[in-house]
Amino acid sequence: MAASELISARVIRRVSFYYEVLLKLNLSPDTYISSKRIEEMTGVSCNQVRQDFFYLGFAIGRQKKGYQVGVLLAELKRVLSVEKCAEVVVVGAGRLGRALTEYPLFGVRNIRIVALFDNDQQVVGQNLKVRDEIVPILHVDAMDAFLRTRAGVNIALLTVPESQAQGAFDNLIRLGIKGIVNFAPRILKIPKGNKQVQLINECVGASLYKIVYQICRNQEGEHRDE
Amino acid sequence: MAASELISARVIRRVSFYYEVLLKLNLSPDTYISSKRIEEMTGVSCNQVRQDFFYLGFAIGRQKKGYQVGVLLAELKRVLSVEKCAEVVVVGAGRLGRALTEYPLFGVRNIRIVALFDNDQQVVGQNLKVRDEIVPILHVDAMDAFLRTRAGVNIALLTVPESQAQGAFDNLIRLGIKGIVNFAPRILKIPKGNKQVQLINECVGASLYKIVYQICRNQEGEHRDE
DNA sequence: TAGATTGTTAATCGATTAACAATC
DNA sequence: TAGATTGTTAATCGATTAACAATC
Repeated sequence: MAASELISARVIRRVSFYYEVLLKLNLSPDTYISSKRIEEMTGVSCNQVRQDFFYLGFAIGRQKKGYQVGVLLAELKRVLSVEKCAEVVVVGAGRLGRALTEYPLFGVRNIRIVALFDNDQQVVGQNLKVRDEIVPILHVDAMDAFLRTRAGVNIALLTVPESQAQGAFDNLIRLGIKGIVNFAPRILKIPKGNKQVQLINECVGASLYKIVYQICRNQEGEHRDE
Repeated sequence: MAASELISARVIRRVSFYYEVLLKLNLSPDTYISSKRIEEMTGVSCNQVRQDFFYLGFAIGRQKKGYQVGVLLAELKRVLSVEKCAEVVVVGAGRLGRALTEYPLFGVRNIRIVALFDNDQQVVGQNLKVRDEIVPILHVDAMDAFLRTRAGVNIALLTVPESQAQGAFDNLIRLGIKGIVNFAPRILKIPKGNKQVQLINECVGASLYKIVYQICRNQEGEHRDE
């Protein structure tokens, strides 16, 4: 894999799986784990696992034994750039915003929520406690100043109500945020010509829609496996 | 498309996009909308849009005009099975569980959260108000009885802390739930041989991981478009 | 008419699966 | 050795994109 090549979202997601499952297993770094065993743990086929490792240029396996846990974790870590802490802000301190702030796997991945922003005076000034750190809820008007003192922060999670989504989004772009994950129930679009900003419209309900669809269909037609 | 054939998750997701965007536009049912215009609204290419409609057997377009909004909405609705209300329970009445309960697009899709369950006596007995409906928080021990009186409920959202995920999951399977979306930060697996239950392990952080990865990479290497 | 837009097919692209020689 | 498991290539599968005749 060329160094400058972007890994696809699919691969990233599987690598996350491997990494988190492996961490959770908490095996001694000098034990070995086979692709078959990784399949059992993650549900990703052993062929896919080996293909991924090959594609990522790992070449750290040993026939008959598998992959040394410590070495494998280091490689996965490198791919995910976990060593470097990624600092992120949350815009919208409602239930979803707070839930995300507390999401435990962000810690594992060295992602740190450094502040929440809201325009509701009722919540501004509160603090959230996340893994021994205090995360403040600030007023949106203070975001400009905040970001200027924290040049490393260039990613935002957007969790405002639908009615405020567009405005908050425009504001984030204006402030120079580079990456936005939009959890608001509205599809946002980057203004044409702007190549600086990355946007993902997250669909909280996508999985549920899929399940609902499958269950409904199965009830109508005859039952079939798989 | 054969009636018994399952539509892929990709298609379902795009169809959701079309449906929600179209609803939001709130056009008169007898106006027409072109695939090109749908591309502008959703970001899905007009080729993809037409391909989807073709695959789904719509055949409702008219050259030079496009698709009649009322007819198109009806077709999308049919595909998504939105006419029939899907009743769902939420297990875990924390921030994420409550945020999902209030998620506005579930209403659009005719998905109804009928109850939350928790084992914390502090929250049991509370009610959430969602779009004029009262949604109760009940004790997990009451779930068995609740589900027996509500045969139509066979889907659950799992939003408990990691430590309780496996237990709550096993319980849901025991109670005969057919579809589970797991938001807990642990990968769950359906016991081998069980073909009745559908499970999706939702990864709340997936999009953020992707953004973090892309932004980091872009900072390291030279800047490239796309 | 001329231009726009559909339905549909074919080409391309990318991702997954299968296979197997190498070898510990 | 024999069995297990890797790295790697080739085959398959599915999804997206491109193209274009049909036609309103």
